[in-house]
Amino acid sequence: MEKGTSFLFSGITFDKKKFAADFSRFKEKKESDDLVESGKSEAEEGARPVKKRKRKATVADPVEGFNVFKTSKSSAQGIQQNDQEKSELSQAKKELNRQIERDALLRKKHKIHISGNNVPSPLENFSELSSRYGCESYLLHNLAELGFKEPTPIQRQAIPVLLSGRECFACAPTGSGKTLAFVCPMLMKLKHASKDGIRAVILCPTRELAAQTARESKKLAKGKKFYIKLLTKELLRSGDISKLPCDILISTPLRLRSAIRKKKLDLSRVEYLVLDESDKLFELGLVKQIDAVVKACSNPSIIRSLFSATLPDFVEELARTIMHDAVRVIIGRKNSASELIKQKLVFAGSEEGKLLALRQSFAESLNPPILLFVQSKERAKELYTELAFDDIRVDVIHADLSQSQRENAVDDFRAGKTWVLIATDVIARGMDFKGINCVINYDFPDSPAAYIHRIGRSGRAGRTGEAITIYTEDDVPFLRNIANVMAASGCEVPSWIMALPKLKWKKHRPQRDSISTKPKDQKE
DNA sequence: AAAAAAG
Repeated sequence: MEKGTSFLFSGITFDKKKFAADFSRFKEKKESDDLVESGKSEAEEGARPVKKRKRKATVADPVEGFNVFKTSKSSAQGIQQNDQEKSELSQAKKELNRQIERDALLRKKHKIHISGNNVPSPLENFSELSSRYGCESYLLHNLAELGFKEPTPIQRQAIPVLLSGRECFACAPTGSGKTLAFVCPMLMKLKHASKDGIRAVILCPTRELAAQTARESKKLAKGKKFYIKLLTKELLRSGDISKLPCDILISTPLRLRSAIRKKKLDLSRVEYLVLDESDKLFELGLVKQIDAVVKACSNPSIIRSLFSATLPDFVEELARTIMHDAVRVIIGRKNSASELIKQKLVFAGSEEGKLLALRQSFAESLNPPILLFVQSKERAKELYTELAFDDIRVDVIHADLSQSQRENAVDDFRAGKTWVLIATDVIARGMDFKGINCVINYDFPDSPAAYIHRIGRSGRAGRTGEAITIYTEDDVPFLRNIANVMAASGCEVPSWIMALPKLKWKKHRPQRDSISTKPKDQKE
């Protein structure tokens, strides 16, 4: 949390300095205002005097909010001067309220929960992109071509929010189309390629996810000459990349920060910054890197957005301090698993028991592709050597492998060459493998969030999936947390598990015996 | 407490 605070304060310091002039001007203006916010927030508002701040104000009185929060152009009209204007205003109020009702209905239907000032209406369909926002035909064509027929709930709400130039934090289930929800408005807002430098940045926690996001973005931009670049080692080596045309840059945080430090690129013109898997990016160790990137994106009118399937409160709190008048979009229940996944718990007494159970279940029925998660790189290697002798096409991926080995592992799994992919949490988030039939948690996940992301590799884009979580005696204290997630997404959980005492956090993860069929002489 | 993230 201390690291988080540093992020928070550095962001604020930056804002205050940068917008000192605006800040003092704005401060005078709202001397008599009813604001009860801290100085930090004032600094932010100073940066954007046209935008309103208090969320609750709109919730309580949307119509008043509408007028007050309008942009500077219309703020003069907001002042009631004569009767005619008053009646026009009441007409507008009525129409606005009707619209608000329609929006509420659509949101209810798709389990879209929002908070924030003056949130734009959700999309009824993709063609509204052109009627409401003048979307170009290439994009609509690509959407159709790629098989996107109906917008998913997160797309319905997050796309209009971002198109309205609003910042956004979004929480929607795994496999529900978050990437499209931020790439689509990004392409629309950027309009066309330019050589003015980097205009949009997408940060992802792993290289695999960054590569996937780059590929998806390119598919969506097909037919339009956007420069979409993945920040790779090769690209960094290729000399002066600051002059390379780049509309959208996709990177992992550390690599981007090191490029910034070496003055290899300039982020001062970045208009859009997306933090994908934001809760992961806000984790200790990564948050400092994010901080550096956020600071380097010094364009005052930048639009930042956060996306994830899990959004802990502390991340929201942290995010709120750096975001301006952000809209919060939650689909379904916050921090919940996809309801398309059939989740099961399997008890295996010991490490040997696990391996035995796995072999037996593979012998009974093998329904690839299967993704198998273990706790550590070491255990991934062990299990791989153990299974490599079996008659199964098995592969392994973890961060100790070379980049090309990692790429091959992903590609082979995508191509169906690998039946069972053994993995650490390196591919637990965001990775979109088409039609994974089964996710096996060979080792118990670290946290409910890790669980949600791991099993979320299956059950994507409306397909169903299966998730099996193996547990041992050592895992029992943490079983309740996972069982809660299961129960919340409609899976059956034995009552004895639900009766287990609640556990707030783990102090120690279980020390596991090494994976082996051989009699364990190394034990004790 | 591990994994990931630079070279």
